[in-house]
Amino acid sequence: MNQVKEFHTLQEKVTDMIRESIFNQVYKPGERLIQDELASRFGVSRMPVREALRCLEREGLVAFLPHKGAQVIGFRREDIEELYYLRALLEGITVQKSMNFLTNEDKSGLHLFVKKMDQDIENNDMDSFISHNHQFHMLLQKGCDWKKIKLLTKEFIEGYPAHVPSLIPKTMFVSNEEHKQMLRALELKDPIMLRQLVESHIMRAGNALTQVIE
Amino acid sequence: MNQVKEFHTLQEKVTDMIRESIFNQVYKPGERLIQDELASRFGVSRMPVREALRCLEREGLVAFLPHKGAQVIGFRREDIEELYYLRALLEGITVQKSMNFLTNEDKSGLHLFVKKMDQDIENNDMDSFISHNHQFHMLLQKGCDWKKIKLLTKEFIEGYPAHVPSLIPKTMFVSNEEHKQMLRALELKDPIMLRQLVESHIMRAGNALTQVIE
DNA sequence: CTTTTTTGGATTGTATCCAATCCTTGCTTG
DNA sequence: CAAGCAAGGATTGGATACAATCCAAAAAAG
Repeated sequence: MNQVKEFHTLQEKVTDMIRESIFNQVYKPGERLIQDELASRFGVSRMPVREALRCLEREGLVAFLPHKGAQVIGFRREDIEELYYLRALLEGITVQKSMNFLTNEDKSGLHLFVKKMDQDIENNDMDSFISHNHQFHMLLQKGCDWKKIKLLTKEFIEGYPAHVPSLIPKTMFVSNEEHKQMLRALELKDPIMLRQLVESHIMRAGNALTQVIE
Repeated sequence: MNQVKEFHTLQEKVTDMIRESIFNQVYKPGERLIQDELASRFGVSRMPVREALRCLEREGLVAFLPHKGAQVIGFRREDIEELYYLRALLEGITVQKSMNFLTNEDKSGLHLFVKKMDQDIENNDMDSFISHNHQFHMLLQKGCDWKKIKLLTKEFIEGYPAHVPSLIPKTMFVSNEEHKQMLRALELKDPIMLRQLVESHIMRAGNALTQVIE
């Protein structure tokens, strides 16, 4: 089903594992990440761990203090609000620019992902839904030729909030109905409408999340 | 004059030196960065070099390919357009949110920087102008409590385009006049006006740059 | 008893060494 | 002569070893 992730270097694998550990609250915000501990936990030396931490620093998940190492960044309520606002803004722009350059193949791919997400909802398979949701959003912005903004939205899509475990089934359903509206905007060839749909889609998800967080 | 930069780790020093080398076209876009070469050039081992390259990857200056190392990223004309558009958008939002939380001390600091830039123009001291310009823009968004967006705009402000050597004296003058308008918006306590000024300020700079680049 | 100093352990930062990978060049073979 | 294959060098990725730094707790001084 989900293709097994293929890593080219150990460092990428370690990056993924640490990221997952942070998402799963194994390491809590504010906690110091001891390189030796991580290294022995994952059965590698400290070197790939260090580079992995640098990558996570770039993703905004940890912070480096000189001679004190890496610390897990904490997320407050307003941080979530900020992230979703920014994501809505940037992803909106991206899909608007992307739309007219999507091939028929891309479009059928989008339909396919929506269908798969419907199945995920039936099976109540959250992990699969999250994965398909990512792929849907990534594909939707494929046609945009601006590199930096795509990198940023990718960061947002794959970043922290998407993994919090409070994405209840109801949210999944609403979410996918909105995806279907986007497909309609796609057929109507209306980039402005698509942009607005994406923006409100993300803002709604953000608001739902902040409400659950309390 | 310019306070000497204080580095806590070798890696930070190396990061700075490589970044400078890229800005000064010692390493040109597309060129591969050989770790051994960099290490011996700067008189350190490969280890801090590797971490430095990771930091530069985060800044978007180089790209890593597995088992092929780091490559200098090239900038096309439309990349510059994208960067300035995004910077205008994000920095506009940031200063709008920041304005009402600036202290009197901050404000006098802003006036001071504008004065210093006037002097820089007289002395035709481009490097000093660039530095003061950075400090002005950073201070102007100090009051904003959104972390991620501030990190992004900081990246944009200190990133590639600001260092291209084509910032002609005339541009410096226009630029600082616009800074003075921003100070006026500050006195009028008009965040919307400030935001629009910042947006058009950055877009103008971007357009000037792309025109010179041909 | 409080404050300062020192000292040792824990942890990060850097160097050196070894292994894995890739790319080029030259050889072999059809 | 061309195409494919193999071997070697170049370069990156990872492991181990050592040095620098920080922090806290214990010892010494007031």
